[in-house]
Amino acid sequence: MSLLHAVLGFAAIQPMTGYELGKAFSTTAAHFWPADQSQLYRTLHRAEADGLVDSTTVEQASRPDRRLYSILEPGRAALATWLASPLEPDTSREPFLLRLFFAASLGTAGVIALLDQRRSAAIELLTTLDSLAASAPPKLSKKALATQLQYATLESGRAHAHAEITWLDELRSQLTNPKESAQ
Amino acid sequence: MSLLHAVLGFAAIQPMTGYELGKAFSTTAAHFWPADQSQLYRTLHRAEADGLVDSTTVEQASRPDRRLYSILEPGRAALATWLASPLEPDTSREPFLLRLFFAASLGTAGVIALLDQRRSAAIELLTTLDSLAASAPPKLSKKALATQLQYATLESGRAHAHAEITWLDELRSQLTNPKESAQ
DNA sequence: ACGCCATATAGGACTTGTCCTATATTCGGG
DNA sequence: CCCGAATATAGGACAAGTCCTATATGGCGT
Repeated sequence: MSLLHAVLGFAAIQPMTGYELGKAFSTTAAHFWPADQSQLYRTLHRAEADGLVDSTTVEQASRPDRRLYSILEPGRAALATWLASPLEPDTSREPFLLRLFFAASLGTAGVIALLDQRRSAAIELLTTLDSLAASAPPKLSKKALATQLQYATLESGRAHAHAEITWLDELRSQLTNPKESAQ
Repeated sequence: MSLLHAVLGFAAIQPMTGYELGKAFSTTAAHFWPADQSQLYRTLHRAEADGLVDSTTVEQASRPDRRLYSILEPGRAALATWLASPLEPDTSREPFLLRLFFAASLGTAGVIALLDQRRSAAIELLTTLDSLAASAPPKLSKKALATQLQYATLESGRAHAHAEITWLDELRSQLTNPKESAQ
């Protein structure tokens, strides 16, 4: 349901085409909301059918025509309603934890290898987020608050990556010298 | 795809019915892998059709019959393959971050209210995890390593909840006294 | 010269998960 | 005495997302 709201959120900043929307996602929101290209276009079609946005075709020579989507009042209203609605409880899935949960048959050494894999991935994510933050942040909006919030989502990713690494390291040392497990 | 692996993981510890599987999920894995009851049974059917498990019907007087599922060799093999496969990159969705990203139109006060809502939810999650950890942990397995890993998934949840709270508090104070935003 | 990438949109097939309902019985609370 | 919860399994309808392919052209590298 939320891809629609994201689409409305972007369109509320300025009219965009599906292609630009895809770019916007991948450069600013990919780390917390990956958007499939097909799903994006379908969502745009549906939003238009529902009267939340409308589109104008911009003809181009030697390039496929662009469809520029603009948000309509019902779209703005839907966006505002979503922003004001109570937060739904988190039900995210964590494939890594699932794997760890059942990893006992790998033995201690195997589990440690798993933790190390995960640690590398977390480090990689950290550097990705750092470079995203360092590179000229694409200014989606002129509003200072919007820019601040955009940056905050990056900070969130970094905070969680750090927490993940710390947790991994603690677990690893717990498994490496199992003295304290015997309580 | 992974619910299947979770089912195999549980069935590898001991033969279980769909109902018991549901209980096992909700008491030990719900915080990182919610399992819908319907989906569970469907997954069991499919696993049996694929020859990964088999079932025997246990007749009961005055209760619906139970179908006890046992893992077969191909199931164990599939589980082992999954455990040994390379970690796929994380592509989890974070509805809260999406919302925050587009929340500028709420104004500073509105955003702070959003952060406070989120903070309460994180605190609540923490206490839930604490009580889960405190309550006699259902021993799924006799293996010490398995118990340790089961506990570690709870620790992970706590670590991330703490990180979330810290991040929220920092963001909140940044929004409250905006001196350092003017760099 | 050839292939790949960027631009731009779109549909089909499929998987996974969610929500709701159905069925049947027993036990405990108010 | 009635209502709901626990035990136990299952199907239908639907929503959302993933992956692959199609279409069309211009530019860049090798």
